[in-house]
Amino acid sequence: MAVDLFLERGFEETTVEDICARAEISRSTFFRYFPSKEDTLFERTADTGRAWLDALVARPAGEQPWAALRGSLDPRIEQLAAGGENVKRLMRLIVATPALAARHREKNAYWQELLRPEVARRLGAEPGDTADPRADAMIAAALGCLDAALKAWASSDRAAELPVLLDRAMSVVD
Amino acid sequence: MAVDLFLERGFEETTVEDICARAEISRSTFFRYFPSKEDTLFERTADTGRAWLDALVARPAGEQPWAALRGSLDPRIEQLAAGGENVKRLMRLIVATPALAARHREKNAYWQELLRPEVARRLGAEPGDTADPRADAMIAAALGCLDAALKAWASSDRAAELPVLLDRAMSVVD
DNA sequence: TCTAAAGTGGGACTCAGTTCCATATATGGA
DNA sequence: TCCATATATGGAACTGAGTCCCACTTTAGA
Repeated sequence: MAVDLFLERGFEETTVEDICARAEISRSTFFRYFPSKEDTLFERTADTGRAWLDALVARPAGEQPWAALRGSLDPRIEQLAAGGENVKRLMRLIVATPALAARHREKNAYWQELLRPEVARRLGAEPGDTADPRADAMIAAALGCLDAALKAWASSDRAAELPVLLDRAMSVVD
Repeated sequence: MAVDLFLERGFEETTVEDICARAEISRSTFFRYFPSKEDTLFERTADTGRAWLDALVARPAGEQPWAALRGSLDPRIEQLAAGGENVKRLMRLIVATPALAARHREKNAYWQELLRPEVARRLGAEPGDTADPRADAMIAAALGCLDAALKAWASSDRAAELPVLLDRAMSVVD
């Protein structure tokens, strides 16, 4: 819906009123459904985050934390890869649009908070120890690798498959 | 100047007009000097990025890329640590304010672009190969570690010193 | 002292997002 | 079937950030 407009004319060039016109709803109704224009593209953030956390919790207890994170990302990148060219187009739009890139990073920050307790546990950190940067660091690193892999995947015609790119990205730092 | 107002009443609660009133300038003049309200706090982004890049370029040629990045961050964390309590307060404001946190991450994204060529070179990547995610991944990981260390440093009264925290953060992933 | 350029301010404008209130449309019970 | 009560929708006015354009003033250089 709104995505089509964004891809046609660009995100900044599309006003909320344009979206409302196409969807045949009022501005009031729009802002009842979406907290902001950006959020039309980031609806499933919470669900996806929870699914990722579930996947991480399900990893073997003895597995190294970094390997567990890598493993927990398999469902996510499969889901993205299944989206094919549509997901790539969306990715490129996000990368090219400052406001959307910002919202994307905010999503990552949210996921970081969500995963922190489980990663901290796997690292053997004191629960609630705000002075221990390790869990945050490891999740942020993993997210950085994921984003780097996604960007390479989306912005290159002849890029490798997503799992290969993610392995390449994550191996550089381990 | 504007920082004081933000620390007093909060960022969202301070309007550009408030800042103009205190600085005794007009809105026009304000927006001639700062592209946005957020940017009153992120003036030296380009300079700091360039200094970081210089520090990285100055690292020994044979050094491992990850170690070179760690070493190149020494001047930066020294500078931040020298700021002491003022920097911590600012850090906490940024972390607690979504719009400022977003601007902070945007700064990181800018630095990532700035460092990419040099890191790619040190990784032996093909110049301009957008399908190689390694440089982006490594820089994003380093920035994630830096932010985790900064957050731990700023938000805990009895936190260790910044270099120790950064080492702890970066070692978790290497 | 004159002149050009740079700095400053005023004011109108667009658009996102908020708030409050009025109206319509379901839904469930008597 | 009818009524009462949510719940969804729309309208309208408002705030605040950011843009644009034009007028005025200050500064600097010849």
